[in-house]
Formats: sequence, structure tokens, C-alpha cells
Amino acid sequence: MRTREAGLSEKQIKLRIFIQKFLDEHAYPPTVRDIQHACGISSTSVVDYNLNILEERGVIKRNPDISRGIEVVAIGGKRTVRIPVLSAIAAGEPLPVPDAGAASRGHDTYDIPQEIVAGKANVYALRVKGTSMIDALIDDGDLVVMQQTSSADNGDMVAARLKLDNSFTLKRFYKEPTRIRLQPANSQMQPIYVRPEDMDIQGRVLGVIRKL
Amino acid sequence: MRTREAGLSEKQIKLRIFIQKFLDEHAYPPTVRDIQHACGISSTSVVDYNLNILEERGVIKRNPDISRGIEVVAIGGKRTVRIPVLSAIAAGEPLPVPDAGAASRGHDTYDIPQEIVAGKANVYALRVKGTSMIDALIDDGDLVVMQQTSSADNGDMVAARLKLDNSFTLKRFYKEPTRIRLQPANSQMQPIYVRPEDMDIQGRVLGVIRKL
DNA sequence: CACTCCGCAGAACTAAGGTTCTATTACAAG
DNA sequence: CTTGTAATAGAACCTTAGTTCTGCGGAGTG
Repeated sequence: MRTREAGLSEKQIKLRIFIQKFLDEHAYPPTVRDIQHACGISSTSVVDYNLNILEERGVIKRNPDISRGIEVVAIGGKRTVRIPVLSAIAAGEPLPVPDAGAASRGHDTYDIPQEIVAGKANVYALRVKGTSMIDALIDDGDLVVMQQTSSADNGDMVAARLKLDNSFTLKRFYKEPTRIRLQPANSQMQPIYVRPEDMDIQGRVLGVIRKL
Repeated sequence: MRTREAGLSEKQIKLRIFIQKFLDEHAYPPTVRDIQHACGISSTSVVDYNLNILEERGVIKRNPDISRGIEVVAIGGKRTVRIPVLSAIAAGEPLPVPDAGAASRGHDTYDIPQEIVAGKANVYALRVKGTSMIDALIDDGDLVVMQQTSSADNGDMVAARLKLDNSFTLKRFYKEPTRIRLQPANSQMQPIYVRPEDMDIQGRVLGVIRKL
């Protein structure tokens, strides 16, 4: 039977859609009776019945005895996160280091999609100055979302400092048996190879936000 | 002129702060009695009295006879915007066209920084498939924020359809005396030139969001 | 002093709205 | 046929919560 697999009946999906729509345009949740009338249901008990099923399925959360106490369980809660914007970086400059509580003080902040941060800590943003990171598909003026860390997994895009000339670069990180390969995001360009002791990792790039 | 905050008493500011805090952690607005107890006020009528003042000052909006019908009118507007994510695009495919109210229906949506949209209408997002737009600094999996339009200013990044081979491309748009120059964002690459009648504009790129 | 307005207290009133109870229908399994 | 269950309907119940009314003390004012 379909309800077993899909989890939700036609009517239950209708309820969920209406609740979301209502929240979009009202800033407060609907009542049981709002839902009843909007979805053409004849009784509040039917709404109650189906809302309980939606809650069992984890689609919504109900707060008993609280009027309009319906919440849609957004995956991971809020859909945006506020992070501090530290300062601009240009090629060769040392990377600014975030300190605890930077966001709460007078700092510049920016709201970015939650999905980019994905629950990670020590996340901040840097405004890119210049086109020196064009090979990482990062342009002048882009906002780079960083996580402060000194380790990385293979394939991560990292901010690496090359000790030889003390320069910074954004590349994908691959640990090979005897060396480290730093691969530009633009695959048409050539990777560079360094010995592990000739570089260190300043941070990991989580995302890029560009406004044209 | 900050006439808004100026006319508020100690107590009224306390109410406003509590309402915002409550909204942050509850997904539904507080009741008059919630406010009463949280702010140590002895009577609901006092809360009512001060809420009315807050509404006169334009700090909040009240919906009569609706439980928890309090909205805080956002100062300076929201910092994120929810837009519909239409579908994936790959090179050469026709661009999907947004229709009114797409976001409110069962559609996929995404929250992006308000700054990118900047009040423009007909904004939607496309998930990029493939690396065919690497010369526009757009990678596989990127989310491209588009505005549906058929005109563009010089320097805009546009989604252009080349009629000759019916292909799509993202380039910067420059109108020259006798021809149109389509300039890749990566300035190391060569522009292409077309006659105005050999192309049309499908939309304007407002921004790019990349999650690594 | 009388008068008014503001802010507050307490209580009562009433509509809104969550919840529950009982009954009915449809349908599938035993 | 009987039983069980999912889904529904209608109504009643009763807490929640917005609103109103009356009164009171203080501050300013003519």
C-alpha cells in the first residue's frame, strides 16, 4: 500500500504544504481550524488526527495546549547562519585569524545558507581582493566561507601556505605517498607538488558566495 | 531620524527584546501572558497597553483576535531571501522558466543572502550540472542565482542563447557598435563575438553559491 | 485645588482554539 | 459473517488567550 511506503497520504501532504504556505505569509502558524477550512476538511478532529500522524512521521512538531503550536521540522532547524566577515585577503597576505566571539562584537556579519556550514565550528568569511585565486574559480570580490583548521582530508579545498615563498593559495589537497599535490579547481590547469614540510594548512574552504 | 526607538520607554524596549528572543527559540509568537510573566508585569492589560504603543510606533504588528498574532516588523528588512530552485541545467539545454508562485508550491527552495537579490523580481536558482561553464568561474554543482529578463546592461553576466547552434552560455555582455562581445569571466580566455540578431538573452546572473 | 492624562493593577468577559468523545463508513483479513 | 482498523464526521468540552472595564496613584497644568 502506498501510505506505508510514502509515509504520507494525499491529505497529509496537502496539510503540510498549506502549513508551510501559511507560515510564509503570516509569521505565525495556522490554527487547526485554519487548516480545516483551507483544506476543505469537515471536522477539526480529522485535522487533529492527521496532524498527529505528521508528527509521528517527524514532519512537524506539535506543542500541546499551545494555540498555533505547530512547527514544521526544517531539516537541521534554521536555513541560514550568521557568520563574521573578517577582512579582505589578497594574494600573499597572511590569513586573518578569527577569535572567539568575533561575530558577537561589533564585527561585520553575513547570513549564509546553513547548508554550507553544515554544523561546523570556527567558521568565518573572507572577502577576496584581486584575481589571484582565479584558478580556484574564485574571483575578485567573492566571499569565501572558511573553517579554521590545520588538517584536511583528501579532496578538501584548503588555504595553504607555501613556506618557500610564504605565499598563500587556495587549492584542492591530496596527500600522495611522498608529496602533497595541490590541485587547482580548474582542472585545465596544472597541479603543483610540495613536500609536506614545505607547507601548512591555514583553513578549509567550505563555500563561495559571489554577487555580480 | 530614529523617531522609532526614541519614543519607547524602558518597558517597551524590554517587551520588544523578549518578543524577538521568544521568536528565535519558539517558531511561534508569544501570547500576551507569556510576555506578562517573562517581563514581570502584573497585568495583561499593561502588556496590551504597551503592545498597542509598540504598534503605533511601527515596531510590531498586531492581528486582532488572533492568538499569538504578533509580528515584529523587521528593521532594515530580512537578511536572507527564499527563492525557488528550478532544476539542473547542463550545457546546451534550454533554460527552465520560472512561473509565478513557484516558491509557494511544493517546489524546492533555498535561502540566499538578501544582498544578492537586492530587491529584484523574478529571481530563481539553477543547479549547474557539468563543467561547461568553467570559463564563467562556475563549477559543477554550483547554484546560480538568476533573474529572468531579456535585456542586459553592459558588463552584466547573462545567460545567452546563440541561435547558430542553439547553445547556452554564461558570459559578460558588452554591446559594441556593430556586434556584441561575450566575455568569459576568466579574463585569460578569449571573448566571442556575435551579431545582435544571432543571440538573445535568457536571463541575468545575479550571483553564484558554491558548497564544497 | 480641580482636572486631565499617563501608566498600571485586577478582574471579568468572551472568542479562539486545542482536545476528546462517540458514531459512522469503507475495506481488508480471518 | 465477524472482526479489526483506518479514516472520517459532528459535536461538545474546556483551556487558552485577546480584549475590555473599572479603579487608582502620580505628574503635570491652569
